[in-house]
Amino acid sequence: MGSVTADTVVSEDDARPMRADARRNYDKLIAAAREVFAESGAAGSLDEIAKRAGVGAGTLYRHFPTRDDLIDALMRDWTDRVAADSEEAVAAGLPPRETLNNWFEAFLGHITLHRGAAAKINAAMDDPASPIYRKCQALGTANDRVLDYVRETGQLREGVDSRHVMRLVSSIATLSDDARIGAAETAPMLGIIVDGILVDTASS
Amino acid sequence: MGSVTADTVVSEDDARPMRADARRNYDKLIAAAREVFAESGAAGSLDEIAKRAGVGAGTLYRHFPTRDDLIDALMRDWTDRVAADSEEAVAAGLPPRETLNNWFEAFLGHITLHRGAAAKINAAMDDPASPIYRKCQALGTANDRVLDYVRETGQLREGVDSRHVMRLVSSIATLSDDARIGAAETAPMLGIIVDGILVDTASS
DNA sequence: TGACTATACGGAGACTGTCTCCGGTTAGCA
DNA sequence: TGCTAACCGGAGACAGTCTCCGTATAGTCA
Repeated sequence: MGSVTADTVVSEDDARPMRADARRNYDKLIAAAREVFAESGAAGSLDEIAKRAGVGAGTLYRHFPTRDDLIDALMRDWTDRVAADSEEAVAAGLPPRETLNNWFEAFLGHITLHRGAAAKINAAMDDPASPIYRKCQALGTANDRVLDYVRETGQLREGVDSRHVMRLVSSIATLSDDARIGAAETAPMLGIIVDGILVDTASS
Repeated sequence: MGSVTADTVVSEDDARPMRADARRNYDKLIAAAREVFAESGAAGSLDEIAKRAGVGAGTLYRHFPTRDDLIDALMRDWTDRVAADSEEAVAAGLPPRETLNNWFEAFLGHITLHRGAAAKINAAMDDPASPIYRKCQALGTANDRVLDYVRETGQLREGVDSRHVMRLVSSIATLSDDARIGAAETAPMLGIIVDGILVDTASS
């Protein structure tokens, strides 16, 4: 894995200034976590991350009380990218079927950050206490945007709920990295969902 | 959980007679595993199972080298029940939509034996080395049966593959027990899949 | 019935991972 | 320069997995 754009991760909303040494360690931990998660998936050893960052385990757990807090920190700019992709899918002005295909493909890409990430995001979707919960809401908003676009074309099937669609695609993502399945297998599955979402007039 | 029909689990294909003490411990382990898995899901502690069965850890690991071997043993009559349900769904002679709804519901029930079982089965689907692999094939056969029935009615959408349908339903099952979602949420998701599978003539 | 041996038993303990606690250190400020 | 709140680190408690090997015994044969 190449250098992963050492973004200095400015604290997001709680603007309490961090002591210099704390910030230094925070950044080292983020970098190490990127490495370890990329290698071993989202279940990688936390102690290993601490070791690789050159800090003690205590330091890691102080900064990130739970594994989800760490993953959350790794996803800083993730919501922006997700939103951008959904806007792009809509702006392209393509027919519903193509739009959905493009969007779902992007969706799959985002949700499979590392091995195990999809399952993590999926689980956080219904757990407001999870640090990742907000990311899921962003994903939901993005998905709504695309489905609203499709609805305007009049080709969205009656009664289709964005939330269920999101869940379906997420669970395909989870399956795909649990079972090491590639796009060759997921594409037809997404196809079934697209057919389940769109009315059949002018089905290609 | 009531007494779970203390089936004496006659060894399946390898008919080598088991020593009496070994059989005794085998049965105790199965019973203990049923208990522990029911309480803690498929990730329950193996040592706890051994302890509860009143045997050493070594005994457990000799009988069941991996966790999957144990789960496999717990699923002895599972394939029969799955096959029976698929035959029933077909024999009822209902319209495709109802048939699929009934079958998928049964499918979901079978695959969620305990918490975590769905994920386990899902993962085994592509791992011929797993002891659970054969069970997955049985599930596939049953699903084929139902889809063939639907195909005969002429309402199966062109290009729909039984395998992908099975994967979709399985991943909904995994999601449903990962995220503690009930039928109220899974039903609409299954609905989307049914719509994606059937052609729209005479859609209800 | 009394050996004999293949088979099975069990639990100590090595190993891995999570997470906490607290004595020691240091950045930032007056 | 000195003070203190904030931070550091790693030993170690805890939990789970899995193996190894000395001990026990079921089943058999004379």
